[in-house]
Amino acid sequence: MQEIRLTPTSYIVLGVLELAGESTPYALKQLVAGSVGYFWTLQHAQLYTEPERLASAGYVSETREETGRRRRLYTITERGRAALRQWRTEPTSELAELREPALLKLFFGADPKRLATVQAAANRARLAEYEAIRDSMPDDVPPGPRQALEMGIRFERAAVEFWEELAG
Amino acid sequence: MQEIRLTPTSYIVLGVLELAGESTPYALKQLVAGSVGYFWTLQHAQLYTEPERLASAGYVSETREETGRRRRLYTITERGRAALRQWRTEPTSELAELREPALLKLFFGADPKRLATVQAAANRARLAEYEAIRDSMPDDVPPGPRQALEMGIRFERAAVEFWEELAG
DNA sequence: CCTATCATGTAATCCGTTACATGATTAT
DNA sequence: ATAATCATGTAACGGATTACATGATAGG
Repeated sequence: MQEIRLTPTSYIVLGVLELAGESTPYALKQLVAGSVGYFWTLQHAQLYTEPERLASAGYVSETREETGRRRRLYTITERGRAALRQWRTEPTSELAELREPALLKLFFGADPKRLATVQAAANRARLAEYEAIRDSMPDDVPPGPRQALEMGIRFERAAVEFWEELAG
Repeated sequence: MQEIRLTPTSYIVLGVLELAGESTPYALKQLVAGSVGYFWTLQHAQLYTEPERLASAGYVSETREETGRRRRLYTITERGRAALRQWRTEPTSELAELREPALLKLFFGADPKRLATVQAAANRARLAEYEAIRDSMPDDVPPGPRQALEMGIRFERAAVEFWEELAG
């Protein structure tokens, strides 16, 4: 049994596995893309390597399909659930960093108008997407994703406002 | 002469070197911490390794102090300036990701109140810090950093609002 | 003088990205 | 049938983080 460090990626995989039950990496990929992936993207390769990492330390268990392609199937273990609970319980005071490439360029002297036009458009598109998701969200979606989406919307609104002002 | 890929870290180092002129890694560290570091933090080790990387590809030049500690001194080269100009010129449509640990926890079912109380406080503190910086900013600070800070303030306001509402 | 703290650097590890590759399914 | 796309995986590389370590300087 390996010792591994749990990263945000780890918790995403654990969280999705808890919600969805036994899943293949590809299923994880789909699930992430349609939910938490909106504000925290993962490379598809990570959905193959991370479950393996987690399995090596007992946070998930791995089985293979008996027939056909013998794809890998992962399930969260009690150890995994415990880690997830623990992580969920302790609040963090860590703050987001605004790691936006456009903001870096702005900081170092890029032409604000040009930059802002493109960014305003991109952020407007993203905002529209978020609002569409919110407006067609089934009633049984739990509050967590709902609230996270709300934060995304607020952020996009602020961004659109900012860049539009800069674009003049 | 190596071929290297330029990352955001690279542009931060180049950008700071352009502004500050010949600098030691430690000076870079100080400069970054007091400016762009507010929304894009770097590990101090990167301020040692990244200039070296950049030097290996001719974007900066390295000399050593003649006396005493023989510290390394880096200067941006014409090649470095060109790369920076190029990067500044092309707008990007890349969008920020809201990679906030607290938001992940919220998404996966953490207790909103507990989380929100801590986050609201942390974001309020950061907001106050930003506003203090803005209010005491010398007149000769160029528009780039000024505007980036403004975006930071907007974002923090949205965050404070969001978490305060959640905290109830 | 002694001890914190500031300053300076290196090495190892590891996660995340990128690139490569091939098997299955669907559409034309 | 064939091309295109979806699905599934592996390997290599490299940048970022972490840990380690030592030299200078200032404060007590």
